[in-house]
Amino acid sequence: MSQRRILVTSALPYANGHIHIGHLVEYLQTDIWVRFQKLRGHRCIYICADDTHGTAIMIRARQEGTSEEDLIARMQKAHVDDFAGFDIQFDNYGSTNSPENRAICEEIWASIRKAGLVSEEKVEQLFDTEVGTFLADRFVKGTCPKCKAPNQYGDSCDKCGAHYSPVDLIDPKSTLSDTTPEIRTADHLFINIERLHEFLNEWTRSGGHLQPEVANYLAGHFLHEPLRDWDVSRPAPYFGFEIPDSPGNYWYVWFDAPIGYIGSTKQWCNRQGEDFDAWWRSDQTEIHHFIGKDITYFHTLFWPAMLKTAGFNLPTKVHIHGFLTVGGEKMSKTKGTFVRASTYLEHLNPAYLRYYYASKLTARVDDLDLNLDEFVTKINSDLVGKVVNLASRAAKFVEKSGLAKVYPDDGGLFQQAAEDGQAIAECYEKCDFNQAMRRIMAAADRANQYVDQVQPWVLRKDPDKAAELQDVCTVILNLFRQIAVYLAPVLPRLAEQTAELLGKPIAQWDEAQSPLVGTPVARFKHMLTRVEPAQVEAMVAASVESDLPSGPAATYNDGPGPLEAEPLTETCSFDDFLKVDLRVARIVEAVAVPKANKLVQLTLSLGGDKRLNVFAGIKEAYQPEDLVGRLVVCVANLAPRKMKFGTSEGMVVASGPGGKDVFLLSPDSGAQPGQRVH
RNA sequence: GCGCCCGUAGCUCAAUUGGUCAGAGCAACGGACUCAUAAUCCGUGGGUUCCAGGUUCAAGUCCUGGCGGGCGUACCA
Repeated sequence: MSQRRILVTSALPYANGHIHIGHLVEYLQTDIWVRFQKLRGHRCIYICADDTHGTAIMIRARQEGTSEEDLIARMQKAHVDDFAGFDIQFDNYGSTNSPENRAICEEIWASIRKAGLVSEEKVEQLFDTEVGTFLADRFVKGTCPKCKAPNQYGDSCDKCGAHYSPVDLIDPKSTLSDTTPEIRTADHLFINIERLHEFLNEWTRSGGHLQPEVANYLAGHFLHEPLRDWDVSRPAPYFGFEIPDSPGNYWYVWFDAPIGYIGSTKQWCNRQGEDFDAWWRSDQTEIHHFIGKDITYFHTLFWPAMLKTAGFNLPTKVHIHGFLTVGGEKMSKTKGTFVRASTYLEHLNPAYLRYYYASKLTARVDDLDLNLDEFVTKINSDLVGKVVNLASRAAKFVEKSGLAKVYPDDGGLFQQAAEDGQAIAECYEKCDFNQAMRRIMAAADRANQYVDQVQPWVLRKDPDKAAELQDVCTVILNLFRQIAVYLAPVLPRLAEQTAELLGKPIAQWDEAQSPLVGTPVARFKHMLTRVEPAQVEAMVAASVESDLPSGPAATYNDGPGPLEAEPLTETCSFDDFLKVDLRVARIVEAVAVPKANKLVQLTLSLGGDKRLNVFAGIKEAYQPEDLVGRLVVCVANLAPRKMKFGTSEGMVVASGPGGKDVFLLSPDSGAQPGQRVH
């Protein structure tokens, strides 16, 4: 078997959100495939990065009162930690906001320019003057020009289904500021991808680059008519890379995101002293992308077109998977099935999910269902009951004697499993992990049948049969080890535990071809605990995000007193409300003002270096030392007021009549200083 | 309403892509065993492949129409 050179990527997670169990379908699928290739002895690297650019990042950074750079650095750390927790092992995890990526973007852009594929056209877009930004379609709401339904998004109406431009909306409002945006015209740059139509026809249908259903989809939906020009620029302000030959314009996030695969590779090459061209400009290197079906056309039309034009390697294969459903339904925050990676890890072992997904993944684009009851039974019955149990059934009988010197007759079981390694490898190779797991479990079934036949627990009772006992346990542990080898891409920790038990590392797929003999056996330790349904329930409960109060309202008997004491005031407009800039703040210092009856002097932090000096009338209700460190909500844009003891630069929000009855408002955990309260 | 996807045993999925394939795992039920994390082994039941037409020597597999579900708005794989 000649050594292949393989570069593998997963889609770059967007820096706007945390990793959840839906993302993990892809990263686990990819990680398993990469580990398999490495185990087979191929030269394989796994490249990924955070996708960091775009309007959404810019807006969120503003909302949090932080810089884009801080925001994406924080999210990258969170992403990296989540992936590590699931044993997802990247060779490099970069960022699209890196100098390497900028350089490659410029290089590819120059090639596209040189090929004469870029044109400039005027585009009318809505502009929010309050926030000072152009508005993507989903940031505009208004009345449908066709059916007059109110509150519709900028691209289409969900009442009548009409499609339109956001500039056609009646009474459009920016969802960011609720102000009326104005129409502004800007020059955008377009790539004339139609010029590569013939190439794409050929590429999508040949060479097994795409799954057949994907090739058909593209042919039927895009390639049957002329391809529309692709708008790849956005006018300032935009968080991204400015286009060198078009000042004031930035590359659209979907231009530089896939280039991030190359940029991240470049980073790895620089660090490792590797030859970059050997990875991205060599017909000896395979490029494999793993993506979800939602971003199919970016990776199967635009991306190959860019690579082709710039002279980089084309993808050898784009592996496309479906979405995750939980219990047959889309993930839901209110039902607690929208589970973050970090939440999962607080309750369950990552090996469970790695195996469960492996047992469900096929080479097709079908959605994958996580059935939580099945999750429990599958882990317990396959992994604990069948696989790990094998070691548990035999190891302690040979703790003292070790494995037999010569591999005994096992009726051909080892040989059968060794031969099956070829078929299992083929299943891994074509991403039919489901089939691979079935075959491996069949081997585990055969091994368990063998244990029942030879009955080591009977042999143990007869001292004359010690050699026979050692023989059958040698067989059982070797059959177990074969399974651990085959499962190593899915369960790397099990492979390590097996290595520890039998004193021989599992570094090669071929370790399953010859039995281990004459080696000592370590004291057996449990390798995997059973899943309790209660653990799963706890994870789901911890994931529930209810925006509605739970339980029937009738069970609460709150009296009318407070409302009567202070009746509701007249209605205020949303604009009026927006004038008040409420922020999450952390009390970093609190000192009782000696000469005042009620006042405590607080130093509030809004994150970074931003501090506010605030006098609050809460002396009778709180001890200053109890206040330090806690989060509160403050009015951050209140006009400063000179008081006897100094200037107060804001106000801490609290309820209650005063005196000893003052109750500071606290944000829920997770809130960060500087975040605006909306 | 429109568009796309899907509909095989209680559950999750197979069926070499029109040719003995109606199958597996889990669950259920009966029995065996007790080494093992109440794990394991043997056996049994269970489907008019959503419905109705059509094409064909032959249809879960292709076509048409119905019925049912999902997605299309998001945190987006």
